[in-house]
Order: sequence, then structure tokens, then C-alpha cells
Amino acid sequence: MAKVNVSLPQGTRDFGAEVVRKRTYIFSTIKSVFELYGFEPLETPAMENLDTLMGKYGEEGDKLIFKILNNGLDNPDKQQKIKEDFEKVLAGKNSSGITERALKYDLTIPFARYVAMNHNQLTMPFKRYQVQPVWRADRPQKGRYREFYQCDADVVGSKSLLNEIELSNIYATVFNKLGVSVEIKINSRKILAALAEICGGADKMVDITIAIDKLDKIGIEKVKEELAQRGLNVAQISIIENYLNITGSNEEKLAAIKQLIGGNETGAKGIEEIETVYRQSAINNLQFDFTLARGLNYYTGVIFEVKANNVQMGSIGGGGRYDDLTGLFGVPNIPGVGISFGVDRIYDVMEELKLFPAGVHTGTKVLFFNLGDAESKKAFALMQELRSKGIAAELYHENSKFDKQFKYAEKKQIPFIVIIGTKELETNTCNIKELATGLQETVSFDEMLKKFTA
RNA sequence: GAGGCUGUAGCUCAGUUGGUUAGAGCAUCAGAUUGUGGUUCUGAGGGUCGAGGGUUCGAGACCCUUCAGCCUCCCCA
Repeated sequence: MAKVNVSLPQGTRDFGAEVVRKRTYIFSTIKSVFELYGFEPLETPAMENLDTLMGKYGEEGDKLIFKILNNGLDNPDKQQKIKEDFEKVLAGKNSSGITERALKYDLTIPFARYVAMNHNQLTMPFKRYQVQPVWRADRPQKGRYREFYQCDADVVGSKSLLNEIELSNIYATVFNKLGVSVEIKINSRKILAALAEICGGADKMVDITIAIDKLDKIGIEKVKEELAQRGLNVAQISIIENYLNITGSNEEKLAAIKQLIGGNETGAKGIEEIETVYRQSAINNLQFDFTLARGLNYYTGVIFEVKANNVQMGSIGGGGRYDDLTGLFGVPNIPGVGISFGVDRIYDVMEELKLFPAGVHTGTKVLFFNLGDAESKKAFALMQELRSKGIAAELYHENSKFDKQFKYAEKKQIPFIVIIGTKELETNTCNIKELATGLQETVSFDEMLKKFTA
């Protein structure tokens, strides 16, 4: 056999039939819930102008955007200009002479761009869902790919907390339908902002959130060290320690957080937000997590993150409220809130925990054996009748030994075979055999058609 | 961007301090079996040992370089 010498770009994958079917199962589960809640589909291009994406995801995010090289760089007439532009790139800057487009990094920013461009035509509040691949130039590892799918649902044009409540319910419903046990974590950026205000000023918010986000990884002592390094004094660190020590049930956490930062106006608002969502969504796996920060720097209110139980895997969903996302594109005062599902990670979790139902496989239902010209002609006609009624059927491609035809059916997990040979042709009957049980019955052609279309 | 582990048949892997012609299981194909599969038996095909260089009488093994995959940190879905 010839040695194939081709490969896939790092972090990308091909999906075979079985995997595609399982993925489709996840996609359609999520989409059906989105539709149930009144969201409408949207698709945007794989690429955006680089300007649209840059600066929206923080410093780290910018580095992970896949940029597309401009065409025509070998044009001799422009050589001098291109060399100058490339010098800028070498200096770590962007140059539209070298690259001016990029693959999209998430679905939220392209959506904000779409809303900014079309807000005059959209009925507000506008609820859209979007299921598309995104690309990140990250180092691949477990649960991390360079091309992966996100399923987003966002509402813009409404400040109502009802949206947060509905989105929490979408999370709960989807993971319940998929049979994945999860914790839906919720926090508010306002609570984090209030903590920062109390501890020495709003400008410290980023420093504080970066440090406390690491609590479960490095422990309280290391977090305190890091806070000290970032310039916080003993009294301030002490407040943060009290903040991080809040544990227990949601009710207990609520009481404690109110006592700690409820006196701060921003804090009180944030607490009210998460309390409202908690009380009205009535989801039992919704949990307050005051260490939840989330990196994307456009969030302003409630933030979500979904973590799968019983498995080592990063977050499988995340989202939150952003009060001025379209403001980045010159259209202010359109608030929004959204959530995202990470399909590839959900797939990995479901595969690891063996949560895919057996019924996910939906291939050919009936295989007609090919036992000669006259026989297969009849089989072909019957097969087409089945297909016209929506039953997936195949006729074996040539008159081979039974052995081969049986094995083909097994490999493709076709549950039924229909045998029409010389004897059957004479009597206008056929044999239906169910492969799983080995049971076989001889029936008329009409009965066979009825059996499969019933 | 920093670090660790692994690359041998389509897949999972053996391969002794460096020593004859690199093996096994599974899978594939053929036959036993031209109208009843899964089991069994027999046989066959399939390898630039990731790539390049070096040490050596001799390298799958040791050294260097490089590529790829997996994993960890950072960050995220």
C-alpha cells in the first residue's frame, strides 16, 4: 500500500460517520431548546475584518486570533511598501498591508458587529442563536482544539433579568436532555467591582479577579501572596480573604456576601441580580461562585460558567451580560446577554461518561440482498418504494456470496435484510431477517413494505 | 509563549547491556463455504522502525537536530 504523506493542521480533526451522528445529536438537542425559547438562527462569515476582532478579547485573546495573509504580497510593484509593512509585523504590530482579515474567534463579537450594522431593522429585543465553528491559535491539549464549534444564544435590546433567568433555564434544560450532570455557576461582575472598590479602587479589579480566579488551583495562601505582589495592603487582602471564605449553601453564601459588600451600591445591585436569577429560575444545580471572573473583558453584569461533574474537563459553557457591546462598533445603548455551549467538550464529556444513547445511530434500515439480475431488479423496485416512504434502504451492489452481503450489513449496523432469490421471485414472497435476533420470516412483498413503513 | 511524555504494520503495542532476515494481537483480503452472517480453521498482503544527520565493524535501541501527537502551566469552550 502506498504510504500516504498528508496530515491535518494542528488541532483540527476529521469526523467519521459515527462521530458526526453523535455530534448532530448534541447540535439538534441544543438547537431545539433554543427554538423552544424563541431564538432565531443566524450565521456569519468564517472570517471578519481584523479590526472587528482585535482588542475585544484582552491581550491574550489578540494573540490567539488566526490572521489571514493578504493575497498579492508577491506583487513586484508593491515590494517596497510590503517590506515596510512587514517590518511593522516584526515589531509586533498589525499591518493592513500584510493582513486585514482573520478567522472568527467566537460568536459573540461577530454577532455584536451584525447587530451594530442592522439594529434599525431588528425587532428588539432580538433573540438569536448561532451554531458555527470558531478558531483559536491555542496550543491543543485535552478538550482544547484549534477549530471547534460554539452554540450561542444571545438577547440584545433588553436589560430585563428575565433574559438571564431564561438563559439559565436553557442551560439546565439542554444538559438535562443530554443526560450530562453539571453545575451552573453564576456570579456578577458588579460583585467583583464592589470588592475592588472596597479594596482600594476600581482600577484594582483586574488584578483582584485574576488572583482570586486561581483559588481552587493554587489555594488561599498563594492567592494572598499574589495579591500582595499586585500591590494590595494587609487590610485589603484580609477583606478578600473573608470574601473567598464564603462557603455553604446558596442561602448561606447570599447572607454572607450581603454582609460583606451589601453596603456598597454596586455590590448590592450585583447581589440582587444573582439572587433574582437564583430564586426565579428554580434550577437546583445553579450555584453562586464568587470566585468566577471570566476573562472576556466586555462582561458587565451576571456571568455564567458550566462545569461538568465527574470528569476532568474545562468549562463546557460560559456567558454573561454585556451592557455596551455594540458600542465598540459605534452603536451605543444596546444591552445584551448571552450564553455559549462548547460542543466539542460536551462531546468529549459524553464520550468519557458513555452518555450517548444507543439510538443515536440512524443509518440504513434495510439491506436488500443481491442474488442475480432478475432478483435484484425486483429488489430495486421494492427498495425505491421503501425510500419513497422515508425508509433508508440499500441494495447490495453486486451478486456476491451471502457471506459478504451479511458482513456488509453487520459493518453498517443495518438492522434488517431482505432476501429475494429465485424461489421467492416465483412465489412473490421475500425473507425478512432481523440480524440482531436471527429471526426470519417469509412474507409477501406488500406485507414486507407494510412492516417497514408501519 | 514555558515545560514534560511519546513516535515500530491500518489500530493497540512487544522488541533483552547495541548483534543474523523487526514480531504479536486485532483489523483487511482470500479459501474451507455458489441460498443464510457473527464462531472456528488455513493462508496471504501489509514496515523508508516519524524525518535528517552523527557515533559504531554493526543502530529500532545511543547522541544531536527537526517534525508530529498527547499532556501540564497560562488562558479558555
